[in-house]
Amino acid sequence: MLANALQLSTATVSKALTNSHEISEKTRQRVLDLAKELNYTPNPYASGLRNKKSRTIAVILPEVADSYFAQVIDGVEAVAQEKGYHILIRLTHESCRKEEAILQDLRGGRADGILISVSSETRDSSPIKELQEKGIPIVFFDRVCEDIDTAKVVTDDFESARKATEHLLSRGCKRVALLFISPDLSISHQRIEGYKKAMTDHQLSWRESDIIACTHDPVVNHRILTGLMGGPDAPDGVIATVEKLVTGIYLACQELRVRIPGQVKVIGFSNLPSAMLLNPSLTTITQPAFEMGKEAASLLFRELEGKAVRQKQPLVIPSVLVVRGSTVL
Amino acid sequence: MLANALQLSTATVSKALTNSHEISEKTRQRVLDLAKELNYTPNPYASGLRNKKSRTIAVILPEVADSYFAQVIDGVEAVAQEKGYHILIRLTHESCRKEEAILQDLRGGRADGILISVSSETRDSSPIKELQEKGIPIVFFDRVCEDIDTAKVVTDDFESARKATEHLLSRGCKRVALLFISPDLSISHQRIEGYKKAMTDHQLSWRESDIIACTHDPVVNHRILTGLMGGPDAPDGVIATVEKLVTGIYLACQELRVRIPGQVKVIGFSNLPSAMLLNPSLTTITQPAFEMGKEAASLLFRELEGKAVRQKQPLVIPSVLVVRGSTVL
DNA sequence: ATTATTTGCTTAACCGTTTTCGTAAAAAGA
DNA sequence: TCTTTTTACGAAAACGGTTAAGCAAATAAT
Repeated sequence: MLANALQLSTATVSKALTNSHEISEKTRQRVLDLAKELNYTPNPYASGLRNKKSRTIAVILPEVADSYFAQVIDGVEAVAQEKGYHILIRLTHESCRKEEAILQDLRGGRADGILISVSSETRDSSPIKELQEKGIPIVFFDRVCEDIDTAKVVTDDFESARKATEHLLSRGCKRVALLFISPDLSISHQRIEGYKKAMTDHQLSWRESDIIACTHDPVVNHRILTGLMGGPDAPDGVIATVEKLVTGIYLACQELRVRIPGQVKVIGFSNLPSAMLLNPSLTTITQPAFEMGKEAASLLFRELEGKAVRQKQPLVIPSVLVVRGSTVL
Repeated sequence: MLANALQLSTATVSKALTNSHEISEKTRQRVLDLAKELNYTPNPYASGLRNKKSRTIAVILPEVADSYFAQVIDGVEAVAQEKGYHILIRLTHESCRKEEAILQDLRGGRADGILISVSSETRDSSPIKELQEKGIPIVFFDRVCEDIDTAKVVTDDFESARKATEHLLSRGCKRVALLFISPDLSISHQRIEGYKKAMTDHQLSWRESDIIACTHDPVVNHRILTGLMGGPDAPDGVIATVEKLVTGIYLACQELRVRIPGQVKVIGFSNLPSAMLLNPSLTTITQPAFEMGKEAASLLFRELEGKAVRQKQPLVIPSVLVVRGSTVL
């Protein structure tokens, strides 16, 4: 490296590059000049090894080809970049086996901290807990494990679902179906409860059969949804609590020639920028994805910097209901 | 670590974990058992430091909240995961200054190889060249630097644009406008040339003013596009060569009450899953984003594994024209 | 029985930094 | 002038692994 080119010790070079006061201005310049000339960059792993820091955070997500998660990454990156950290993207593809493998890998110290939105299969939170006990800060976002005591960033799932249902009912819907995917996720529970609340508030009884579990497979979903909308007592209102179900319900209606919003009104939990361009434009519950990413990252850095003022409650950032054509005539 | 817990040397432990033949079956089991029990994972940076490998590749992209790039990441991840590599996501936000900073950072050996789609501002390829000269394999995808001799994965931009134009003309369009963003990118040139080819093939002369440079700012684009569609001689066909311009043209038409496809037919280069749900559904040139990511990563690993059979020509994976409602009555 | 080989482990060097400590030379104080 | 302090640097250890080389004991060959 630079050291012997300049007839200096590596110690001196290292100190010169970090602007240590121990080094004379003259040699410091010499080092800096040559460093610039040779385009020298210190090996981050060597330095990381020495001071036990990787300056890297891992972001564990179910998938990336989803506009919610993509926007979250954007938010995380904004903060990480400012802090001089790097982000490692790890995808679980909704598999808890992969998730565990990823967490296991992370035990080695590859990342200083972890942001995670758990897979829909995840029931056992112990692998996460173990990492936490190892001293690695973890922040959950969106899909959290309720039994782990750490920082969390979520949106107001209960209230969003309640508002969505409320909106449909106020628009004249008599029977509202709720589509969801992952029965084990707390966000699903929250949303289901919000739905129930709105229904009972309107003196309407909800049927268990109107709370419909869908899958990650579009083909299966298509069967479920055409069954739902083609049946004799199809709902006149549908809430898709996950983005990927929006496509499904729209296609099913299109196919069955069920008019939106005439015969059925639809609300989607969605961050699609194209929601306003859909046919008809989609009324959405839009999650503050970018902000959630930023806040989650900020909380993580607060812990990494030692100033962890852990509040007991998760940080809740509200979603907004954007009314569009799919719920108004 | 495990070594002194087992009264063994670290060397023995290391070899046991890597299944070296030098270690007896008995002690190997002892090590493996304790490793499992303690959930031991070797520090990747320490080992990386020793064998000068990070088992990490960097993916440099302009942005991530774009369905094309999100799908590319998916493809890259599929390959990287199989090879036991990790992926570092770095966003340039279309700024060449940021891009240079990222490349500079990567000189330190943080990643063994690089996948890059250059920012729209990038004109000077020397920072990339320097990394390459340092021995770090680089693979371009989509937005390439033509003057750098390395593996590249692109789609058939010329042909796609030609086909798109051809399609509009065959549908009766007399005046087709081409919207693009980054004048300096080779993909823009290719697409513009393909457009010109189709026009001259139909004995139509294209006007320079129909090849319209847009920006990254939606507000500015909105002004440009309402100007275009609201003017006295608005085109009867529009090709949006980048996804983010699709929203712009749809909104402009919606606002000006210009009917699609009645008054103007629209084709978008887009990977939006919701293209079929737009109002009207969008005829697209869809890029094989996932495959491009996979192929680019595969090429990179081929180089990393030393079996670099560099073909002179970029790998071209064709896009497909999907005809939908925005170009047919 | 003696030598050669194999087996199974340890010692030590190494990767590229950072950091502590030591120490000359220079500057300051007595 | 002699001691003390400061300045500016180098030597060496450390980070946590990997790997080449060395070495004793067990096994095989002669």
